[in-house]
Amino acid sequence: MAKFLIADDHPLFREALVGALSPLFEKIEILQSDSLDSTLTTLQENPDIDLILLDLHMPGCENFYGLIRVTQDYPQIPVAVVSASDSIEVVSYVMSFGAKGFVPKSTPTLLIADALRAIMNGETWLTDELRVQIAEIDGDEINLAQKIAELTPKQFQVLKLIHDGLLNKQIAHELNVTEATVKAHISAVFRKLDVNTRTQAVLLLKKLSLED
Amino acid sequence: MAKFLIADDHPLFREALVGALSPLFEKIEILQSDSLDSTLTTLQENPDIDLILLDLHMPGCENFYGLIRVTQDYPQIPVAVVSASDSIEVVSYVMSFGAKGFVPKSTPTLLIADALRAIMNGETWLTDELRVQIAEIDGDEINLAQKIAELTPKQFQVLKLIHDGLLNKQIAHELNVTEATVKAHISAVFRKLDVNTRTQAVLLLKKLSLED
DNA sequence: ATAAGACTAATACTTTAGTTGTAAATAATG
DNA sequence: CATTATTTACAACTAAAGTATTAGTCTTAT
Repeated sequence: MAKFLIADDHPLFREALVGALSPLFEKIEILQSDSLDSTLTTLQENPDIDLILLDLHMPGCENFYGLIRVTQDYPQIPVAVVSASDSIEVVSYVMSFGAKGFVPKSTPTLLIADALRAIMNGETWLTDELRVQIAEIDGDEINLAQKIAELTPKQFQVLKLIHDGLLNKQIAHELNVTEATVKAHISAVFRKLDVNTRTQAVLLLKKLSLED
Repeated sequence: MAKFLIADDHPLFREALVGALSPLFEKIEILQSDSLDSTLTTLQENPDIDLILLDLHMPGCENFYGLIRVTQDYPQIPVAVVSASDSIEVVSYVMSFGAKGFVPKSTPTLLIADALRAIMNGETWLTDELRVQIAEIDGDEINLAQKIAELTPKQFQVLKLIHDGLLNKQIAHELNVTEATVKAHISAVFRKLDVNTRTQAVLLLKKLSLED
Protein backbone atom coordinates (compact mmCIF):
# COMPACT_ATOMS: atom_id res chain seq x y z
CA MET A 1 0.00 0.00 0.00
CA ALA A 2 1.65 3.20 -1.20
CA LYS A 3 0.46 6.64 -0.18
CA PHE A 4 1.49 9.56 -2.40
CA LEU A 5 1.00 13.29 -2.14
CA ILE A 6 0.87 15.27 -5.36
CA ALA A 7 1.59 18.93 -4.63
CA ASP A 8 0.98 20.99 -7.75
CA ASP A 9 -1.21 24.00 -8.37
CA HIS A 10 -2.23 22.88 -11.83
CA PRO A 11 -5.42 20.77 -11.50
CA LEU A 12 -5.13 19.37 -15.01
CA PHE A 13 -1.64 18.12 -14.39
CA ARG A 14 -2.57 16.61 -11.03
CA GLU A 15 -5.41 14.69 -12.61
CA ALA A 16 -3.23 13.53 -15.47
CA LEU A 17 -0.68 12.26 -12.99
CA VAL A 18 -3.30 10.45 -10.91
CA GLY A 19 -4.72 8.84 -14.02
CA ALA A 20 -1.32 7.77 -15.24
CA LEU A 21 -0.04 6.41 -11.95
CA SER A 22 -3.12 4.61 -10.62
CA PRO A 23 -2.92 1.67 -13.07
CA LEU A 24 0.80 1.29 -12.50
CA PHE A 25 0.74 0.69 -8.77
CA GLU A 26 -1.08 -2.23 -7.17
CA LYS A 27 -2.39 -0.52 -4.07
CA ILE A 28 -2.13 3.21 -4.06
CA GLU A 29 -3.71 6.17 -2.34
CA ILE A 30 -3.06 9.59 -3.81
CA LEU A 31 -3.59 12.81 -1.90
CA GLN A 32 -3.40 16.21 -3.54
CA SER A 33 -2.52 19.75 -2.52
CA ASP A 34 -2.24 22.98 -4.47
CA SER A 35 -0.21 25.35 -2.30
CA LEU A 36 2.56 25.26 0.25
CA ASP A 37 0.08 25.77 3.07
CA SER A 38 -2.21 22.95 1.99
CA THR A 39 0.83 20.72 1.43
CA LEU A 40 2.10 21.26 4.96
CA THR A 41 -1.37 20.74 6.42
CA THR A 42 -1.81 17.50 4.50
CA LEU A 43 1.58 16.27 5.65
CA GLN A 44 0.72 17.04 9.25
CA GLU A 45 -2.54 15.12 9.03
CA ASN A 46 -0.96 12.20 7.15
CA PRO A 47 2.40 11.35 8.67
CA ASP A 48 2.34 8.00 6.83
CA ILE A 49 2.78 9.48 3.37
CA ASP A 50 5.43 7.51 1.47
CA LEU A 51 6.40 10.02 -1.17
CA ILE A 52 5.77 13.59 -2.22
CA LEU A 53 5.62 14.72 -5.83
CA LEU A 54 6.39 18.38 -5.52
CA ASP A 55 6.03 21.17 -8.01
CA LEU A 56 8.38 24.13 -7.58
CA HIS A 57 5.94 26.81 -8.65
CA MET A 58 3.06 26.56 -6.22
CA PRO A 59 1.73 29.60 -4.37
CA GLY A 60 3.96 30.13 -1.35
CA CYS A 61 6.89 28.32 -2.93
CA GLU A 62 8.83 31.31 -4.15
CA ASN A 63 12.20 30.14 -5.32
CA PHE A 64 13.05 26.94 -3.48
CA TYR A 65 11.35 27.87 -0.26
CA GLY A 66 8.63 25.21 -0.54
CA LEU A 67 11.12 22.43 -1.20
CA ILE A 68 13.31 23.58 1.66
CA ARG A 69 10.38 23.72 4.06
CA VAL A 70 9.15 20.25 3.15
CA THR A 71 12.54 18.53 3.24
CA GLN A 72 13.45 20.22 6.50
CA ASP A 73 10.13 19.61 8.23
CA TYR A 74 9.76 16.02 6.99
CA PRO A 75 13.26 14.72 6.31
CA GLN A 76 12.04 11.12 6.47
CA ILE A 77 9.61 11.50 3.56
CA PRO A 78 11.31 11.34 0.16
CA VAL A 79 10.50 14.19 -2.21
CA ALA A 80 10.44 13.87 -5.99
CA VAL A 81 10.45 17.27 -7.63
CA VAL A 82 8.38 17.39 -10.78
CA SER A 83 9.07 20.41 -12.89
CA ALA A 84 8.68 21.78 -16.39
CA SER A 85 12.01 23.54 -16.32
CA ASP A 86 14.96 21.19 -16.47
CA SER A 87 17.91 23.53 -16.57
CA ILE A 88 20.89 21.91 -14.95
CA GLU A 89 21.25 24.73 -12.42
CA VAL A 90 17.75 24.19 -11.13
CA VAL A 91 18.29 20.44 -10.96
CA SER A 92 21.50 20.79 -9.00
CA TYR A 93 19.86 23.15 -6.54
CA VAL A 94 16.90 20.82 -6.17
CA MET A 95 19.08 17.84 -5.38
CA SER A 96 21.29 19.69 -2.95
CA PHE A 97 18.20 20.96 -1.14
CA GLY A 98 17.36 17.40 -0.26
CA ALA A 99 15.06 16.15 -3.00
CA LYS A 100 15.53 12.46 -3.81
CA GLY A 101 14.77 12.84 -7.48
CA PHE A 102 14.03 15.27 -10.28
CA VAL A 103 11.42 14.29 -12.86
CA PRO A 104 10.91 16.54 -15.89
CA LYS A 105 7.25 16.90 -16.72
CA SER A 106 7.94 15.53 -20.15
CA THR A 107 9.11 12.16 -18.80
CA PRO A 108 7.12 9.18 -20.14
CA THR A 109 4.66 7.74 -17.64
CA LEU A 110 6.34 4.37 -17.36
CA LEU A 111 9.61 6.03 -16.53
CA ILE A 112 7.95 8.23 -13.92
CA ALA A 113 6.63 5.11 -12.22
CA ASP A 114 10.14 3.61 -12.25
CA ALA A 115 11.47 6.79 -10.72
CA LEU A 116 8.91 6.82 -7.94
CA ARG A 117 9.54 3.16 -7.10
CA ALA A 118 13.27 3.80 -6.91
CA ILE A 119 12.79 6.85 -4.72
CA MET A 120 10.44 5.00 -2.38
CA ASN A 121 13.18 2.40 -1.99
CA GLY A 122 15.50 5.05 -0.69
CA GLU A 123 17.43 5.54 -3.92
CA THR A 124 17.93 8.82 -5.72
CA TRP A 125 16.72 9.15 -9.28
CA LEU A 126 17.53 11.35 -12.25
CA THR A 127 17.16 10.94 -15.99
CA ASP A 128 20.34 9.55 -17.52
CA GLU A 129 20.96 12.84 -19.24
CA LEU A 130 20.70 14.88 -16.06
CA ARG A 131 22.82 12.44 -14.10
CA VAL A 132 25.68 13.03 -16.51
CA GLN A 133 25.29 16.79 -16.47
CA ILE A 134 25.14 16.95 -12.67
CA ALA A 135 28.44 15.15 -12.45
CA GLU A 136 30.07 17.87 -14.52
CA ILE A 137 28.96 20.79 -12.40
CA ASP A 138 31.49 22.66 -10.34
CA GLY A 139 31.04 23.03 -6.64
CA ASP A 140 30.42 26.77 -6.49
CA GLU A 141 26.70 26.74 -6.91
CA ILE A 142 26.32 23.70 -4.74
CA ASN A 143 28.09 25.49 -1.92
CA LEU A 144 25.57 28.28 -2.08
CA ALA A 145 22.74 25.80 -1.92
CA GLN A 146 24.26 24.10 1.08
CA LYS A 147 24.74 27.40 2.85
CA ILE A 148 21.10 28.23 2.38
CA ALA A 149 20.02 24.76 3.40
CA GLU A 150 21.74 25.35 6.74
CA LEU A 151 19.30 28.12 7.56
CA THR A 152 16.51 27.35 9.97
CA PRO A 153 12.96 27.98 8.72
CA LYS A 154 12.72 31.25 10.66
CA GLN A 155 16.04 32.41 9.33
CA PHE A 156 14.98 31.62 5.81
CA GLN A 157 11.75 33.49 6.39
CA VAL A 158 13.65 36.55 7.57
CA LEU A 159 15.97 36.30 4.58
CA LYS A 160 12.99 36.15 2.30
CA LEU A 161 11.58 39.36 3.80
CA ILE A 162 14.95 41.08 3.49
CA HIS A 163 14.86 39.95 -0.11
CA ASP A 164 11.48 41.65 -0.48
CA GLY A 165 13.12 44.94 0.43
CA LEU A 166 11.60 45.30 3.92
CA LEU A 167 13.22 47.20 6.77
CA ASN A 168 14.04 45.40 10.02
CA LYS A 169 11.17 47.24 11.67
CA GLN A 170 8.76 46.00 9.01
CA ILE A 171 10.06 42.46 9.27
CA ALA A 172 9.58 42.58 13.03
CA HIS A 173 5.99 43.67 12.57
CA GLU A 174 5.40 41.04 9.91
CA LEU A 175 6.65 38.24 12.17
CA ASN A 176 5.26 39.67 15.41
CA VAL A 177 8.62 39.82 17.13
CA THR A 178 10.82 42.71 18.24
CA GLU A 179 13.37 44.38 16.06
CA ALA A 180 16.05 42.96 18.36
CA THR A 181 14.97 39.45 17.49
CA VAL A 182 15.00 40.23 13.82
CA LYS A 183 18.51 41.56 14.11
CA ALA A 184 19.57 38.40 15.92
CA HIS A 185 18.16 36.28 13.10
CA ILE A 186 19.78 38.46 10.49
CA SER A 187 23.17 38.23 12.13
CA ALA A 188 22.83 34.44 12.18
CA VAL A 189 21.87 34.41 8.50
CA PHE A 190 24.84 36.60 7.60
CA ARG A 191 27.22 34.30 9.44
CA LYS A 192 25.88 31.26 7.64
CA LEU A 193 25.89 32.90 4.23
CA ASP A 194 29.23 34.55 4.86
CA VAL A 195 28.15 38.11 4.05
CA ASN A 196 28.07 41.35 6.05
CA THR A 197 25.20 43.34 4.62
CA ARG A 198 21.61 42.73 3.59
CA THR A 199 22.43 43.95 0.11
CA GLN A 200 24.99 41.19 -0.33
CA ALA A 201 22.52 38.68 1.04
CA VAL A 202 19.96 39.77 -1.53
CA LEU A 203 22.48 39.46 -4.32
CA LEU A 204 23.38 35.96 -3.18
CA LEU A 205 19.76 34.92 -3.02
CA LYS A 206 19.06 36.37 -6.44
CA LYS A 207 21.33 33.73 -7.89
CA LEU A 208 18.75 31.15 -6.92
CA SER A 209 15.86 33.02 -8.42
CA LEU A 210 13.56 30.93 -10.55
CA GLU A 211 11.64 33.82 -12.05
CA ASP A 212 10.66 33.02 -15.59
CA MET B 1 5.75 39.77 -49.76
CA ALA B 2 6.28 39.56 -46.03
CA LYS B 3 9.58 38.56 -44.49
CA PHE B 4 9.53 37.29 -40.91
CA LEU B 5 12.23 36.26 -38.49
CA ILE B 6 11.34 33.69 -35.88
CA ALA B 7 13.84 33.86 -33.03
CA ASP B 8 13.25 30.99 -30.63
CA ASP B 9 15.54 28.29 -29.34
CA HIS B 10 12.89 25.60 -29.40
CA PRO B 11 12.99 23.91 -32.84
CA LEU B 12 9.64 22.22 -32.38
CA PHE B 13 7.95 25.49 -31.65
CA ARG B 14 9.63 27.25 -34.56
CA GLU B 15 8.45 24.56 -36.95
CA ALA B 16 4.96 24.65 -35.52
CA LEU B 17 4.87 28.39 -36.05
CA VAL B 18 6.15 28.15 -39.61
CA GLY B 19 3.57 25.49 -40.40
CA ALA B 20 0.78 27.50 -38.88
CA LEU B 21 1.65 30.83 -40.44
CA SER B 22 2.60 29.78 -43.97
CA PRO B 23 -0.96 29.05 -45.13
CA LEU B 24 -2.25 32.26 -43.58
CA PHE B 25 -0.08 34.69 -45.49
CA GLU B 26 -0.12 34.99 -49.26
CA LYS B 27 3.51 35.60 -49.90
CA ILE B 28 5.79 34.96 -46.99
CA GLU B 29 9.42 34.21 -46.30
CA ILE B 30 10.33 33.00 -42.85
CA LEU B 31 13.85 33.09 -41.45
CA GLN B 32 14.80 31.44 -38.19
CA SER B 33 17.35 31.94 -35.45
CA ASP B 34 17.94 30.21 -32.15
CA SER B 35 20.12 32.53 -30.10
CA LEU B 36 20.75 36.22 -29.63
CA ASP B 37 23.93 36.02 -31.67
CA SER B 38 22.30 34.29 -34.62
CA THR B 39 19.39 36.71 -34.42
CA LEU B 40 21.62 39.75 -34.65
CA THR B 41 23.61 38.20 -37.49
CA THR B 42 20.45 37.40 -39.43
CA LEU B 43 19.17 40.93 -38.94
CA GLN B 44 22.43 42.37 -40.21
CA GLU B 45 22.31 40.23 -43.33
CA ASN B 46 18.61 40.88 -43.94
CA PRO B 47 17.82 44.54 -43.34
CA ASP B 48 14.49 44.09 -45.15
CA ILE B 49 12.89 41.92 -42.47
CA ASP B 50 9.36 43.12 -41.77
CA LEU B 51 8.78 41.63 -38.37
CA ILE B 52 10.56 39.70 -35.64
CA LEU B 53 8.87 37.07 -33.52
CA LEU B 54 11.08 37.04 -30.48
CA ASP B 55 11.26 34.57 -27.65
CA LEU B 56 12.51 35.96 -24.33
CA HIS B 57 14.37 32.84 -23.27
CA MET B 58 16.95 32.25 -25.94
CA PRO B 59 20.61 31.74 -25.10
CA GLY B 60 22.13 35.18 -24.63
CA CYS B 61 18.79 36.79 -23.84
CA GLU B 62 19.04 36.78 -20.06
CA ASN B 63 16.06 38.65 -18.77
CA PHE B 64 15.23 41.40 -21.23
CA TYR B 65 18.65 41.94 -22.65
CA GLY B 66 17.88 40.36 -26.02
CA LEU B 67 14.75 42.41 -26.50
CA ILE B 68 16.57 45.59 -25.54
CA ARG B 69 19.39 44.87 -27.98
CA VAL B 70 17.09 44.17 -30.88
CA THR B 71 14.77 47.14 -30.35
CA GLN B 72 17.67 49.51 -29.84
CA ASP B 73 19.73 48.24 -32.77
CA TYR B 74 16.78 47.96 -35.17
CA PRO B 75 14.16 50.43 -33.99
CA GLN B 76 12.46 50.40 -37.39
CA ILE B 77 11.67 46.67 -37.32
CA PRO B 78 8.61 45.83 -35.21
CA VAL B 79 9.11 43.10 -32.62
CA ALA B 80 6.39 40.75 -31.45
CA VAL B 81 7.41 38.97 -28.29
CA VAL B 82 6.16 35.41 -28.13
CA SER B 83 6.35 33.92 -24.67
CA ALA B 84 4.98 31.11 -22.55
CA SER B 85 4.87 33.24 -19.44
CA ASP B 86 2.13 35.87 -19.52
CA SER B 87 2.46 37.52 -16.14
CA ILE B 88 1.41 41.09 -16.35
CA GLU B 89 4.73 42.36 -15.04
CA VAL B 90 6.60 40.69 -17.84
CA VAL B 91 4.16 41.99 -20.41
CA SER B 92 4.43 45.54 -19.15
CA TYR B 93 8.21 45.42 -19.26
CA VAL B 94 8.17 43.92 -22.72
CA MET B 95 5.99 46.70 -24.04
CA SER B 96 7.94 49.48 -22.36
CA PHE B 97 11.15 48.09 -23.82
CA GLY B 98 9.81 48.76 -27.26
CA ALA B 99 8.05 45.60 -28.37
CA LYS B 100 5.03 46.23 -30.56
CA GLY B 101 3.09 43.26 -29.27
CA PHE B 102 2.99 40.41 -26.81
CA VAL B 103 1.64 37.06 -27.97
CA PRO B 104 1.21 34.26 -25.39
CA LYS B 105 2.26 30.93 -26.83
CA SER B 106 -1.20 29.59 -26.12
CA THR B 107 -2.83 32.06 -28.53
CA PRO B 108 -4.86 30.38 -31.33
CA THR B 109 -3.12 30.45 -34.69
CA LEU B 110 -5.68 32.63 -36.41
CA LEU B 111 -5.34 35.22 -33.69
CA ILE B 112 -1.56 35.14 -33.98
CA ALA B 113 -1.87 35.90 -37.68
CA ASP B 114 -4.17 38.83 -36.85
CA ALA B 115 -1.66 40.07 -34.35
CA LEU B 116 1.22 39.93 -36.80
CA ARG B 117 -0.76 41.74 -39.50
CA ALA B 118 -1.66 44.49 -37.04
CA ILE B 119 1.92 44.84 -35.88
CA MET B 120 3.23 44.98 -39.45
CA ASN B 121 0.80 47.85 -40.04
CA GLY B 122 2.45 49.79 -37.27
CA GLU B 123 -0.15 49.07 -34.64
CA THR B 124 0.52 47.58 -31.23
CA TRP B 125 -1.20 44.35 -30.29
CA LEU B 126 -2.13 42.61 -27.07
CA THR B 127 -4.77 40.06 -26.16
CA ASP B 128 -7.93 41.73 -24.87
CA GLU B 129 -7.23 40.38 -21.43
CA LEU B 130 -3.71 41.76 -21.27
CA ARG B 131 -4.78 45.10 -22.70
CA VAL B 132 -7.17 45.53 -19.78
CA GLN B 133 -4.62 44.49 -17.21
CA ILE B 134 -1.95 46.77 -18.64
CA ALA B 135 -4.30 49.71 -18.35
CA GLU B 136 -4.70 49.05 -14.65
CA ILE B 137 -1.00 49.02 -13.92
CA ASP B 138 0.61 51.88 -12.12
CA GLY B 139 2.48 53.79 -14.78
CA ASP B 140 5.49 54.35 -12.55
CA GLU B 141 6.48 50.73 -12.67
CA ILE B 142 6.18 50.48 -16.41
CA ASN B 143 8.73 53.16 -17.02
CA LEU B 144 11.57 51.68 -15.06
CA ALA B 145 13.75 51.83 -18.14
CA GLN B 146 12.99 55.52 -18.55
CA LYS B 147 13.68 56.17 -14.89
CA ILE B 148 17.10 54.64 -15.27
CA ALA B 149 17.72 56.65 -18.39
CA GLU B 150 17.16 59.82 -16.32
CA LEU B 151 20.20 59.10 -14.18
CA THR B 152 23.34 61.12 -14.77
CA PRO B 153 26.47 59.13 -15.62
CA LYS B 154 27.85 59.56 -12.09
CA GLN B 155 24.56 58.46 -10.60
CA PHE B 156 24.46 55.40 -12.80
CA GLN B 157 28.02 54.60 -11.86
CA VAL B 158 27.16 54.80 -8.18
CA LEU B 159 24.09 52.65 -8.70
CA LYS B 160 26.19 50.06 -10.45
CA LEU B 161 28.56 49.90 -7.50
CA ILE B 162 25.69 49.64 -5.04
CA HIS B 163 24.49 46.80 -7.20
CA ASP B 164 27.85 45.11 -6.79
CA GLY B 165 27.30 45.05 -3.04
CA LEU B 166 29.81 47.77 -2.12
CA LEU B 167 29.55 49.95 0.96
CA ASN B 168 29.34 53.73 0.60
CA LYS B 169 32.87 53.99 1.91
CA GLN B 170 34.13 51.61 -0.75
CA ILE B 171 32.22 53.43 -3.47
CA ALA B 172 33.75 56.71 -2.33
CA HIS B 173 37.23 55.23 -2.55
CA GLU B 174 36.46 53.77 -5.96
CA LEU B 175 35.32 57.14 -7.34
CA ASN B 176 37.82 59.29 -5.42
CA VAL B 177 35.21 61.40 -3.69
CA THR B 178 34.10 61.64 -0.10
CA GLU B 179 31.47 59.43 1.42
CA ALA B 180 29.22 62.48 1.74
CA THR B 181 29.23 62.91 -2.00
CA VAL B 182 28.41 59.29 -2.57
CA LYS B 183 25.48 59.60 -0.22
CA ALA B 184 24.23 62.63 -2.07
CA HIS B 185 24.37 60.73 -5.36
CA ILE B 186 22.58 57.83 -3.78
CA SER B 187 19.80 60.02 -2.50
CA ALA B 188 19.37 61.46 -5.99
CA VAL B 189 19.24 57.96 -7.48
CA PHE B 190 16.64 56.89 -4.94
CA ARG B 191 14.46 59.87 -5.76
CA LYS B 192 14.58 59.12 -9.46
CA LEU B 193 13.95 55.41 -9.04
CA ASP B 194 11.32 56.06 -6.38
CA VAL B 195 12.83 53.80 -3.72
CA ASN B 196 14.25 54.56 -0.30
CA THR B 197 16.84 51.90 0.42
CA ARG B 198 19.77 50.48 -1.48
CA THR B 199 18.28 47.03 -1.14
CA GLN B 200 15.19 48.11 -3.04
CA ALA B 201 17.35 49.77 -5.66
CA VAL B 202 19.26 46.54 -6.18
CA LEU B 203 16.03 44.60 -6.51
CA LEU B 204 14.77 47.06 -9.09
CA LEU B 205 17.98 46.79 -11.10
CA LYS B 206 17.97 43.03 -10.89
CA LYS B 207 14.71 42.99 -12.80
CA LEU B 208 16.58 44.39 -15.75
CA SER B 209 19.86 42.66 -15.18
CA LEU B 210 21.63 45.09 -17.46
CA GLU B 211 25.11 44.54 -16.17
CA ASP B 212 27.71 42.26 -17.73
C1' DA C 1 18.08 14.04 33.23
C1' DT C 2 20.91 16.51 30.64
C1' DA C 3 22.73 18.50 26.59
C1' DA C 4 22.04 20.91 22.40
C1' DG C 5 19.83 23.81 19.29
C1' DA C 6 16.09 27.21 18.06
C1' DC C 7 13.54 31.23 19.09
C1' DT C 8 12.96 35.09 21.64
C1' DA C 9 14.57 39.46 23.57
C1' DA C 10 17.05 43.22 26.12
C1' DT C 11 21.10 46.23 26.50
C1' DA C 12 24.76 48.68 24.92
C1' DC C 13 27.47 49.87 21.29
C1' DT C 14 29.67 50.83 16.51
C1' DT C 15 29.13 51.38 11.88
C1' DT C 16 26.62 52.28 7.80
C1' DA C 17 22.85 54.47 5.39
C1' DG C 18 20.18 58.21 4.04
C1' DT C 19 18.27 63.39 4.30
C1' DT C 20 18.82 68.08 3.96
C1' DG C 21 20.90 72.46 3.13
C1' DT C 22 24.55 74.82 0.81
C1' DA C 23 27.99 76.05 -2.47
C1' DA C 24 31.24 75.56 -6.41
C1' DA C 25 31.88 74.12 -11.16
C1' DT C 26 29.78 73.13 -15.63
C1' DA C 27 26.56 73.08 -19.39
C1' DA C 28 23.15 75.03 -21.81
C1' DT C 29 20.04 78.53 -23.29
C1' DG C 30 18.53 82.93 -24.85
C1' DC D 1 27.70 87.42 -22.59
C1' DA D 2 24.78 86.75 -18.98
C1' DT D 3 21.78 83.84 -16.60
C1' DT D 4 19.54 79.72 -15.66
C1' DA D 5 19.63 74.90 -14.72
C1' DT D 6 22.17 70.82 -13.85
C1' DT D 7 25.79 68.28 -12.07
C1' DT D 8 29.02 67.55 -8.68
C1' DA D 9 30.75 68.23 -4.20
C1' DC D 10 30.64 68.40 0.89
C1' DA D 11 29.16 68.73 6.07
C1' DA D 12 25.99 68.09 9.74
C1' DC D 13 22.47 65.48 11.33
C1' DT D 14 19.05 61.57 11.96
C1' DA D 15 17.70 56.93 11.09
C1' DA D 16 18.69 52.36 10.28
C1' DA D 17 21.71 48.43 10.25
C1' DG D 18 24.58 45.35 12.36
C1' DT D 19 27.57 43.19 16.41
C1' DA D 20 28.30 41.34 20.88
C1' DT D 21 26.85 39.62 25.02
C1' DT D 22 23.69 37.64 28.00
C1' DA D 23 19.73 35.12 29.06
C1' DG D 24 15.18 32.84 29.43
C1' DT D 25 11.97 29.44 27.33
C1' DC D 26 11.06 25.63 24.32
C1' DT D 27 11.59 21.42 22.00
C1' DT D 28 14.17 17.32 20.75
C1' DA D 29 17.44 14.00 21.08
C1' DT D 30 20.86 11.27 23.90
